[in-house]
Amino acid sequence: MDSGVKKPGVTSSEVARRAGVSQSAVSRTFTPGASISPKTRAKVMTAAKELGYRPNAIARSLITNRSRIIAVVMAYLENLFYPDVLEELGRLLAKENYRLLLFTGFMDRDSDPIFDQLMQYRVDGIVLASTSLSSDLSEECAAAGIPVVLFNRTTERDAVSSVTTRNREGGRRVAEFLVAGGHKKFGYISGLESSSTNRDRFAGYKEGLADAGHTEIMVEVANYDRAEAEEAARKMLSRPDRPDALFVANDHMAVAVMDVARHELGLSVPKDISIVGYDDVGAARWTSYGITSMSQPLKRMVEATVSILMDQISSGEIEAEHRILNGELVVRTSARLPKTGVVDVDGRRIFKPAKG
Amino acid sequence: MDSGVKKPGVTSSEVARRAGVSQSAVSRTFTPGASISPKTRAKVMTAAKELGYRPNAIARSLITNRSRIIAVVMAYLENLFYPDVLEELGRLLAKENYRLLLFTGFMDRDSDPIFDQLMQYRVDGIVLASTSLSSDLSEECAAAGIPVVLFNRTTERDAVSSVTTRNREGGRRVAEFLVAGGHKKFGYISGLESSSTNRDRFAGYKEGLADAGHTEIMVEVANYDRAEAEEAARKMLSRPDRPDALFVANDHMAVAVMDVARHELGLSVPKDISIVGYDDVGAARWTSYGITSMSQPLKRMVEATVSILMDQISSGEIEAEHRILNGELVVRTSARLPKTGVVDVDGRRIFKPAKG
DNA sequence: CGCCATATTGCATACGAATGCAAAACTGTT
DNA sequence: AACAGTTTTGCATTCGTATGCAATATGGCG
Repeated sequence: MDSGVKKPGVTSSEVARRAGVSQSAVSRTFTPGASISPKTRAKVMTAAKELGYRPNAIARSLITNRSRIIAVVMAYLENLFYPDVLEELGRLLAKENYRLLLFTGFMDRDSDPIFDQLMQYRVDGIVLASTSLSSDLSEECAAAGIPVVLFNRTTERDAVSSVTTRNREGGRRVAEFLVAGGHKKFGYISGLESSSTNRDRFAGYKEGLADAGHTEIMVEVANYDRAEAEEAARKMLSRPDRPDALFVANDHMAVAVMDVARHELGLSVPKDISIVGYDDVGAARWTSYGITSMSQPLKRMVEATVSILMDQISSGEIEAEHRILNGELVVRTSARLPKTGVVDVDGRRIFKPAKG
Repeated sequence: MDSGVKKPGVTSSEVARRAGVSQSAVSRTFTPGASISPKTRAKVMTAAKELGYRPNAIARSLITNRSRIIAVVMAYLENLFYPDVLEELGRLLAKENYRLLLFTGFMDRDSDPIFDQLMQYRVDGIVLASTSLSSDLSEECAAAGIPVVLFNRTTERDAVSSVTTRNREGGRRVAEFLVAGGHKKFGYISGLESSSTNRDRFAGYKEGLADAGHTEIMVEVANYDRAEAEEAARKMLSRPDRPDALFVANDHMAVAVMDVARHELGLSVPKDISIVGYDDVGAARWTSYGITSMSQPLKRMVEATVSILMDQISSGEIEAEHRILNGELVVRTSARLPKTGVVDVDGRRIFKPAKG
């Protein structure tokens, strides 16, 4: 069966010689849909197996001008939302027979090296899932004619595709929920202020509160970072006039905030303060936290991302497409319950305010 | 400066024509250490910038027979240890001018497709950081002449390199700690039984307990999975003769166990039960959990991994190398403290039993 | 200024697979 | 059996870059 040691450098020509056919025949054997008779194919397959041959993807890329590689740029894996995304992306891309080239780590304004790499490897597509990324990069890539999808973020000029959820509506929903819970003083712990996601969530929150007549919001900025979130929580929650309702821009920070509230400041959640997060991810779901959170439909987001990429790659058309999905406010224990509006939907508790 | 739109297909020949030199000159300009005069280099650089040229890594790979790509195989990103590893790996590899091709998701016995991909892309090296991976894959890769490093795991036949920590000693240390804390009944929540890491930790634990005269250990298997860990905890901790000291094979599970113990079973940690984990990672450090845990020196582990790979790649020698690093028992609040042996080392509390 | 040693340069070819094209091998029909 | 129509095959070329080798330019020194 398997011949044990495999020499690394088996080429199609060697297989061809062994099978007594031309190199073209070998190539066609491994090219789906190519014109090849079953008989030759069988001969080639046998020879290939004996030699342990696998087509060289590099050489193939050179001539087809397709690398079958998708680059994924992701800055901050500490927030479990992103590893989850990564795993799902990997799965779907593999299904489409694409590989995933990962770029991670800090890439401040000096994003050019990354751009260089992307270009050098002639990746077929790019997923930018890094909220803290200069928006230049995306435009540069798009300008270079490579399909790009912004994941969980957009830019003003919508020249490049994106997949997001209705962050503005999400923020508003959170506001409605907290207002319905009878809270009086509202706070917000902000993510990166330059990120569209954060801006939208905050805008919606503000609108929702304003609609209910609340115009004052206590704000601290924590840039999606755990340590900064702790600091922000300390600052905001140790004030005598601290809020009794706090919206934190994502669950990753919300968890940190909750730790500080409970264990450093001795506050009871949700008795002394209600906390609502965003993403519905990771620790937020654990019983220790049970964070009430706007969900983002991760799987569908990734699905949309891959589908946009595949469309653009196969069509060659790079027309910006924006998929905007819906989330739900998943109700757990970190926030006081409103009298009405909380319903059970297949085992989960959701906040659905009555319309009008 | 930058010319706006960049055509994707700028080749070295085009640059050469524009600069009035040969294609070789262009190539040499972008090959560090190649023989090229400053004058020509300058001309080439100018032309290259004007055209937005970047060397085609694919074509380069074809001829140099080096892809400058390292494949990383990682099954389970939910355990934050691995995203952390991934991020650090990405950073170090980038520093060495290597790219990271990520393979993720379940890959049971049918690991061949992955192997195929690895071979097809002619990756220069492989990191296997998946505890749940058939050990065949590693040997196959090694047999194919590609440097492989097993991360946080080994195989019996040590034909392939590995980076681990002293899991056996770690398990033993945990035992000593719990014994010193005066516990009487011991439990173990196991990871994947086929993983070397789990076997070693358990073996050390057993030895350490045996040395103190404790030979009975209650065991449940949870395969490093959060849900299974919860189930295991329910089972073990609801028994009337439940242990008062519990070693959980990693922090990812320990956190789950703690949630169940506290919130489902109403146990107080560490009053009713002491819990010790492994990895010193993620939620284990948060105040809500404060899990006492054997640390794994992630950065140094990744460093060692990259260094082994680089050595083997540059030397062409693939001699298996095993780097085994030390961890420490980081003391927090999830386990009863022993009377002696806990010391403060730059801000952290460590358990260091007196020798002899 | 002439000569030799050294530094640069260009030419030609190689890497491994895909593919247009024409030749060759089949197929079925009369 | 001869023919047209259809598959299948092999040839030759191509992708974009690196590199050995020979040719050329440069520099130093007497």
